[in-house]
Amino acid sequence: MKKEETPSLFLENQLCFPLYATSRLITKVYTPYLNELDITYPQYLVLLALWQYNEQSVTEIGQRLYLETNTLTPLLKRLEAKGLIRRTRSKSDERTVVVSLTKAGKSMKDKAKEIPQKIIDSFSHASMSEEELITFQKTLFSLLKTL
Amino acid sequence: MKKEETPSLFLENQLCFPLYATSRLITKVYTPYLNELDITYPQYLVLLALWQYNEQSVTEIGQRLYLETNTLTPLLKRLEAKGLIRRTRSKSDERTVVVSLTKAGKSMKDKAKEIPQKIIDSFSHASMSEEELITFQKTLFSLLKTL
DNA sequence: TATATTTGTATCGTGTACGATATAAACGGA
DNA sequence: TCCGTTTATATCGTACACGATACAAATATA
Repeated sequence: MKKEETPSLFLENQLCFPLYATSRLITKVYTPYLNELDITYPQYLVLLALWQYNEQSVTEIGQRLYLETNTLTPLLKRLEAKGLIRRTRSKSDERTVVVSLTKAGKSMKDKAKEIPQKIIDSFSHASMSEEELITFQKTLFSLLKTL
Repeated sequence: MKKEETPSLFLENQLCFPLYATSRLITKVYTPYLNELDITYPQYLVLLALWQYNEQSVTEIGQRLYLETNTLTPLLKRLEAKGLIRRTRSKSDERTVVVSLTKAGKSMKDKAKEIPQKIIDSFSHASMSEEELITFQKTLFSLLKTL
């Protein structure tokens, strides 16, 4: 009696599993650097959006990062509690909350700008060429657009 | 006065951000199919490991999926509550909890094996060739190994 | 064979994710 | 202008992730 096999369900044939695991492991690579700034990984992403595009609404941040407001609201409150951002109701539209950087939030950018190179360096130890990383990044962005 | 720019911190130049977002969005592609089985995405991954390798300890599952026991313990208890798995202390080593599939857990495999093709189909609508997906998957696994 | 160390799970606290729902402000006709 | 609909946030409940810690069983070592 042949043993039943279902290759389509093997872990090494999945797309979901390596994507999920890689995402979590890369987050761990960032963690020590983010700990120095006393922020989390999703908080770092929100700050990236604010450093790049300046003040914007909760929904705009959500559209850039593909996050819902029910995730962002508590996250933004924590960033506000840390003194890195301000949340103010728009005068022209009372429904909208405008998120802007405080002086502390702006100055954190100087410390943060060292991080990307540190991440790339940590990959160079890992037999992963920069070119390979860029191809990979492009595939990710094209996937993102089609999703 | 030139406006200050820091391209290294632009969202479109990050690796972390598209990886993180793609991972979450792909999870959402799976969700409707997993809802039919009344399981979550991480629960599905645990079942994949069990369908492929049969009974194994909590730590073994964690090593395959890159998850810690503090994540797995409550997740496994939920799978046990659904009647899909059993958790039994090993007789030879009382510290070890052996996880095995119940009849219901085994039979769910038949329903689940349709899922991978459904996922691939949903990508074919998205201008993403199967070949492109395979290259992407290979990069993910090589990243996983080096991390 | 006592004792120190390691190993396998589990518990706790904090911070996301996200579906479902709530709520108030803004808007769009009839 | 009144009212139904849409929009922008926020709240709630459930389920991960994960660092720190706890704890008992197993193992190593003096």
